Amino acid sequence: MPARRATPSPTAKPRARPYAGKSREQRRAERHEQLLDAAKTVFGTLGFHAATVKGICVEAGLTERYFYESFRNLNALFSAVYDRELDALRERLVGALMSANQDVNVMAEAAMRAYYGSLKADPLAARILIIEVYGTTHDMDRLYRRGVHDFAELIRGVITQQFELDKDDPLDPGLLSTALVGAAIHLAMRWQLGGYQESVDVMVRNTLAIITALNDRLAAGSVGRA
Amino acid sequence: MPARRATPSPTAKPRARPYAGKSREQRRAERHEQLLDAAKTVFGTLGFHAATVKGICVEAGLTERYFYESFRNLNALFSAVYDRELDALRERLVGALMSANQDVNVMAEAAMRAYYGSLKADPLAARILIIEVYGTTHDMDRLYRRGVHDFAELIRGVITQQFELDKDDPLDPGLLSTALVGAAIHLAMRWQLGGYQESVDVMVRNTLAIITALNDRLAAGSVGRA
DNA sequence: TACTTCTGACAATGCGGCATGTCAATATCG
DNA sequence: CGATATTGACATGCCGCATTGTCAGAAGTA
Repeated sequence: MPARRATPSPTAKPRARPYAGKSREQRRAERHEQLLDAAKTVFGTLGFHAATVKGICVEAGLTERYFYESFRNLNALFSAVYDRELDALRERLVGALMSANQDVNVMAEAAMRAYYGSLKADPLAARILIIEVYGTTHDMDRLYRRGVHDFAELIRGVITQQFELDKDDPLDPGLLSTALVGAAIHLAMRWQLGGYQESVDVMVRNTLAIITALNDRLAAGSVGRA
Repeated sequence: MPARRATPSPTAKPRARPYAGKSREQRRAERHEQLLDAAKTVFGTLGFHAATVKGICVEAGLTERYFYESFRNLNALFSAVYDRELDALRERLVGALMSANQDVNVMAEAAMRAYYGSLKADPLAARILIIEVYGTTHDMDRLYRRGVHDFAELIRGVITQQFELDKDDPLDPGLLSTALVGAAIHLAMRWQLGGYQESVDVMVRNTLAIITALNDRLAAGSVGRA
């Protein structure tokens, strides 16, 4: 067996060097971000089904090898983009909740205004969060839990805290919150499919009509029973 | 140019003959049905993404050629199955509405009971109607309109008829009905993903809580304004 | 029985896209 | 300057599936 010139050991990794003034991790992280941004553009315009690895790489100005450096496949990339956009949306919602006072209906209005406002301000993210999620393969279970369930849990906390329901009460805060989230999501879906015709105000008020109606009924039931 | 033996004219179609005691159209229609049934099974169990033309043909006990005799591609087949199941569901809903009295809340309860009852009784159809629709490619627009919008219009009719809203009322019956449909759909989605843990009764009551709460508020607003 | 339609099993082809590999050009370090 | 890491452009292999085609045998007609 002849001595190898350039590879002293088969398991030896090449020593990382800076390039363009940036460390290896820095460059890697930047490419990662580039891919996320490009994916947001492609998923948000063409949609998930029409997206290809190559197309996203072209959009990112990178070659395919760097795709597989950061993600296993398109599904993984979509999940990453989805998570990022969802986190951004949640932060806005929570921020709005923080700046509202303790009244439930006022908090609801602030949250809904942040919700619809964010979606209209960032249609790419909106399409990803509301439309394209459903098109992905069987990770839907996971995405559904992360996307919907979390928000529903948030609402459920408010409901159980505000209105004390009997143990044998047929009303289940978990179901009610899921229903409200579903209502808001479907309204947003219709909104986006229609090209955001209605104003944010109209969307907020109609959504609030349902939320506050339920709140009032729960309050009445709680008081009546107490 | 030599005379052709078996083909007197290039455009002449072979004369249709009965086979197995059935006419051509009969056989064709039966194969069509077989494919629809097989597709329901496959879409309802494996899901749309995992479905293949071959797989459905095997399930139907037919070969691929008969697939293309009836449908252009998988999307077309899915649309057909979806339409069939949606029609069945709508018939049940309308039937329930017919047998209920004129009170809005009573009608709503009858409709919701038919809705959840049908879904639980036919999980294959339920998965197709509620889960898999979203996975299909860009026909979603069309399916969404047909599936959701129609039901929403039904509700909208009731709302506008029962409660006369001002022209400058911020509440839009179209949006409200969409929200209610969205709530019911998302509840069903959660229900099916969780394996139908909750009873039909629980699902109905919680959905009704929201519907009747909104009804009461609309009634109060209408009366207060009149 | 002679002939034709109809049917089922299976082959052949083609396409699109994922995933990996090659290689020359460039940047960085000693 | 020489050696090596890094990058970009492009090639290659491969797989799954849709779609069309072939062909022998069964079923019907005259």
